[in-house]
Amino acid sequence: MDKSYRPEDIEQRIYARWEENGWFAPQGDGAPYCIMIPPPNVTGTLHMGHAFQDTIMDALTRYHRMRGHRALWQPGMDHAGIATQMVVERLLNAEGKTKHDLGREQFIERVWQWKEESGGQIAQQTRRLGASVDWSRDRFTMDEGCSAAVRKVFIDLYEEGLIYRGKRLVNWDPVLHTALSDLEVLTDDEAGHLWHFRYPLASGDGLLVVATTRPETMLGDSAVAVHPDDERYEALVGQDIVLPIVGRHIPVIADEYVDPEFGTGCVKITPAHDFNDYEIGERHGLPMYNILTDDAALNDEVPERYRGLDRFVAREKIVAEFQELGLLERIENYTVKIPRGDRSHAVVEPYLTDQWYVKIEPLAKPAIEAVESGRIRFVPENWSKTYFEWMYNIQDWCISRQLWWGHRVPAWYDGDGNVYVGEDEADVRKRHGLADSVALVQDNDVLDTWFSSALWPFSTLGWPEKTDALAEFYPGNVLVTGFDIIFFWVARMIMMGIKFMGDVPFHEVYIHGLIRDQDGQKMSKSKGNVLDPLDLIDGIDLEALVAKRTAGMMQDHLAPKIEEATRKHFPDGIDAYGCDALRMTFASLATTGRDIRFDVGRIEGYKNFCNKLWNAARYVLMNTESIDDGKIELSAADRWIRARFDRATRDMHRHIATYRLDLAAQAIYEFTWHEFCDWYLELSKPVLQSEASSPAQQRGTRRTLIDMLEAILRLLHPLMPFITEELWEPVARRADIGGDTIMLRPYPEPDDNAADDEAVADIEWVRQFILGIRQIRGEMDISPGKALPVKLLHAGESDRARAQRHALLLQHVGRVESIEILADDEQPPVAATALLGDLRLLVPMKGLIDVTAERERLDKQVEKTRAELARAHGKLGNENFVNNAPAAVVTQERERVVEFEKTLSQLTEQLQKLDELA
RNA sequence: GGGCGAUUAGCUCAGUUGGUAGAGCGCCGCAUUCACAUUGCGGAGGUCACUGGUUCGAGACCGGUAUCGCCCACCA
Repeated sequence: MDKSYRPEDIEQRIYARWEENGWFAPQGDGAPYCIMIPPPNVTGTLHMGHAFQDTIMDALTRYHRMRGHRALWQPGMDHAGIATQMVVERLLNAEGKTKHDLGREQFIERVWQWKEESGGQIAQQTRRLGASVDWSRDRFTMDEGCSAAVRKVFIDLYEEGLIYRGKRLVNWDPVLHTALSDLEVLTDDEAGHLWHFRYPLASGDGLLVVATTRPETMLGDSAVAVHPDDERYEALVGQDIVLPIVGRHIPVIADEYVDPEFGTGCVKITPAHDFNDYEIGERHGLPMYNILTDDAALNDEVPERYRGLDRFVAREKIVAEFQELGLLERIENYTVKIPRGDRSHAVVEPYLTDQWYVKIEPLAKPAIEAVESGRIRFVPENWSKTYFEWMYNIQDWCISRQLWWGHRVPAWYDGDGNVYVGEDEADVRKRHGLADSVALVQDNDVLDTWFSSALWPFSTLGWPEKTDALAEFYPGNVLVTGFDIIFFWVARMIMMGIKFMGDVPFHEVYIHGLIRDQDGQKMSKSKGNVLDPLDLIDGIDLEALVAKRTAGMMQDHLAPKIEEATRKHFPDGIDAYGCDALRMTFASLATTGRDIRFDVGRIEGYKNFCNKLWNAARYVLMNTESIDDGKIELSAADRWIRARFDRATRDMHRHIATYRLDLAAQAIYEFTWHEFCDWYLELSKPVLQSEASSPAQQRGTRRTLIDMLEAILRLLHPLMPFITEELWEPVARRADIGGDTIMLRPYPEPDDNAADDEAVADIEWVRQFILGIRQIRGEMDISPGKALPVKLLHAGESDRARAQRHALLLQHVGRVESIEILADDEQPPVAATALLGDLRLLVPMKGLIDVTAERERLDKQVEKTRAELARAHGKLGNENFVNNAPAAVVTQERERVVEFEKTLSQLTEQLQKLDELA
């Protein structure tokens, strides 16, 4: 074995072996356990969030697989309609072409090509993360099966009246030329203006002042509204306004929607370009003037001089014209909520179009009930509030998109505009008895990506076929995802699952936090603060990192800033930490919080942990070469570490069951390093090296070393799959354990016989003894190598027995030269002191000890003890405490007082000794 | 406007049903023939944001304040 842990030598080789052997597929005949991967966007690359999420899912999957479950982690990717189409369009643009040059069919062909390339890259990245997904079941939301599921769901919902087509206002993205769902529109505060316009009354008797943030929409006004109870305008309701520039006569109407307190209390109504105005228009039967084109330029509905102008150009022109007409009252600076498309970032316009909708309320009701009843549980529980809040106020879902890449709406139109829904044209003709002579044209729209994602928990398992996989793995056990897609995805899966499978798609939803950079900023390409998980695994030098972060920027001017920040944060680039260290880091970050700051400093500690484990294994293997089947005698230390291991095992089960991988990582780290390595391995050395220990004792220790290490590897495997596999092979051989791979060995289970109070108490005493000596050594600056004579004062019977029984350990691990037991009435020498209960450990000073330093040290302890004592006295002096606190707490407090007093008197006595000397 | 979350050591974070405030990193000191310097040993470092309350007892429970963050929402 190499002296150092080198992840690059082992990880890919091991993964290939796992995969070739088909070990990721469900094994054995245990109960099923299933997790569906949230399918990553096929044209993206895996980012830190994916790696974090994959770590969690893989840990859960491996854990359950080792516990004998038929574990399925279902892999796959999402076609990500808009995002993918944008990427490919950009590639085309770089070639100087547009998608229209290719035409729909060829363009889609082109996207498929790109999908193959990009998707393969993601699959490779997934492998590098150690993900034990069942590749044999890999799926894609646009593959034949998923597409069949989409068509079936669409047709069924349509026939049930839950999908309908309607002309109404939608969020229109004028850059992408498509409708968006409410969720795809992000509203932000932006600095803007509020323009106050004068609208003259047709009677010639004055005017009304209206305010708007979008002046150009006045061209589509069809009324001015006031509040019905607003006395100022009571007389005007029913009169007409002459709409400036347009010349149209429009009525003054009364509607409760108007807030009389805001502005002038008069609102211009543009039903075709504002969601509120649309509703008012419906209520009052107002005409709707659509004044925009698909590009958000003005159409032929407006006066000629405005036709064809971009909306923002028109805005300036309108304002100028009002100014000229003397109808501009004033301009106010104003913070405006600007709706933008989440992909294009273009300002979205409310726009009147024909779209397909899902009538959502009938689907939402049982989905709400599923969470209320506990059939689905959010972890942390708090997220159910977010879910409910959205579900209670849910709006119909616009599912059609005017794109080319995606599931084409399975609807056909005849020449008269009648719509027919079916599997394909032939199916439509059959269903509706349409002769071949009737020309049919398929709807041009595709479906929202999330429509197919919503079916993921069952479409991947073969639905609508009745497959064995479906019977076995639906519903899944847990969904692991981020809170950012609770609405987009989680809620919709629940609705569709209940609707089409008659059952929830999973029983638990584990919501993890979002990975941010070291400053808490969201990682994004434009900020240049993205970390590639593979760079943390393989390492990357500074120049390459800078180049990577500044390449392909949409906004070139940001590059220098990004370069500077990168050079500051990573002056030496990024070291290669290996996958296991990265995974341990992710696990340790998996707290209940919503934001996770990824600080590269943290991963280094876990690489060291890997190295520690590696070297512990070297030590164990070196010392178990001669293991045989002879008689075995277990020492207190052997029994102690076995008991401690059981404790760690129980912790792991508990923490994994509650999705606290941070606590699980901490527990196993603490045990492996600070109990197994720091103490047990050290305690094993004297036994193996001393002539005094019997062959049976040595066998007991060798046996324990190899047994414990083998078990620790299994305990660690779900979090650190590679190093544990690499080490397990020689360890298992040495331990004479069969099996081809650690990933299919049983996970350690709690052992009711493992508790061993006697051994634990003994070793605890040994540890305290040694810690006491070390403290004297450390604070006196005595070399750790120097063996010290120790005298024991006030040694009780058990102290004497333990000192004798564990003399070997104290000598070697504590570097104690000799132990002498003083009689109680014996005059102790001037010495440095450590206390172990009633027992006083004395290290005679004779040239070793600095008197001043020792006095300072003891003073510090006295001070601490006094403070504790005072606090305890205070409590016990309080009648209320004594009367009301549980008896056990009071007793404990009394015991502490006794303890402190004893300690104090011993310390005082020792200090007097020092004074005498001075 | 409504909802949610955060505030604990220099930094990043734990803190289980209220009962002696913890870890990692960083910092200071000692140590290198020993599985591991990717190490070992010792140490320093906290008014638990503030404020009232409940309680014998509050980092934890309740009310309020401040600061920061997120989500939802139709005030032109």
